[in-house]
Amino acid sequence: MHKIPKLSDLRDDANLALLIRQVREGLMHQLERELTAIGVELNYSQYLVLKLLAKYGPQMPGDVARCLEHNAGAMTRLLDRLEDKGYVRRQPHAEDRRALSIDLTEAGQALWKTINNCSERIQNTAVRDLEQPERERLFDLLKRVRDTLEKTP
Amino acid sequence: MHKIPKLSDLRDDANLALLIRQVREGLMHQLERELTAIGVELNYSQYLVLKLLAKYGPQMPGDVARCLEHNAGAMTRLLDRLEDKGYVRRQPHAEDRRALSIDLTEAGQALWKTINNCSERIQNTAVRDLEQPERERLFDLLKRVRDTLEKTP
DNA sequence: AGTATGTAATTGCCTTGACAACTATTGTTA
DNA sequence: TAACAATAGTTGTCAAGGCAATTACATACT
Repeated sequence: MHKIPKLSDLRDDANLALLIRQVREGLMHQLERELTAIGVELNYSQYLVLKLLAKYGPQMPGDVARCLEHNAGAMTRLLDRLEDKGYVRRQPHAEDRRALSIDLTEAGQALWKTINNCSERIQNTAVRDLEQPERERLFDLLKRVRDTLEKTP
Repeated sequence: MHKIPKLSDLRDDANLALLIRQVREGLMHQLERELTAIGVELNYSQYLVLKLLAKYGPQMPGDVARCLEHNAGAMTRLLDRLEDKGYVRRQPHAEDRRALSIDLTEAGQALWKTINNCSERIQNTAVRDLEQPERERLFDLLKRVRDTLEKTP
């Protein structure tokens, strides 16, 4: 008769994918908690879209999708929801009649003022226990891993 | 009249969440590509469950779920699929009649022999451009970020 | 023992997001 | 310029996975 080992408290810390997943979950959870705490109903992706529009001005959905590593179909529906909430507006694109130009409405800009530093705060929380040079190293290492994976196929 | 900046090739590399997402996507994509290449129909999570069972022996679904940072309901359905494919078996747990003991079938063990080094290979690919000490640093930094986020609430 | 509380797995419901098919427009090439 | 390919956005369909409610069993408390 053989004893089943207790797995519960075991952690496979040599597994990069798992580690990544845990960090991701942590970041998303934290941001969404913070947003709901101040009464804002946005998920991570929606937040990032607003951030992008606030930072870089009006954009085409496809570009936003690519930038956020998102599928185009997903972006359509994400924008539907942001539009429903009144934070975002679809407008015809000046130079390409297939395309759209998405921009923030007044409500969107107002909202942004109140949530503008959320993700920075979360990110700072996440790296709270790292020294500044360690933070830079983390980013550098992650970038290199990403780039390696990207050009692998 | 103001020019809309070209976003397409722009990369917000200061965004931890985005970077994490890109790495995650890369890892998952790579693994699933490799699996389908050898004719195995498994997604990342299913793969990890098999790995866990192969490595640590029979386990309770709940423990597997916790270990893989998964929801219990999701685990139920994930196991349904693995059971459909015949890789895994649910058996009554010896000491707790609420619980189950999941173990690999013969087919599951045979499969594992053929895919056993997949995730290691992917992971090695991912960190291919890092020196050994850099790899260790990456893991260390990620673990610390995860732990920080975990005890933040 | 008897009740309350906790835990294991399952299920229904829902959201997110991927993929592929489709339409409309643009760009390219013969 | 006519045909063809590429691109922008939308839509249907689907799988993954989270959450809450439920059922069955286990543990703790008194």
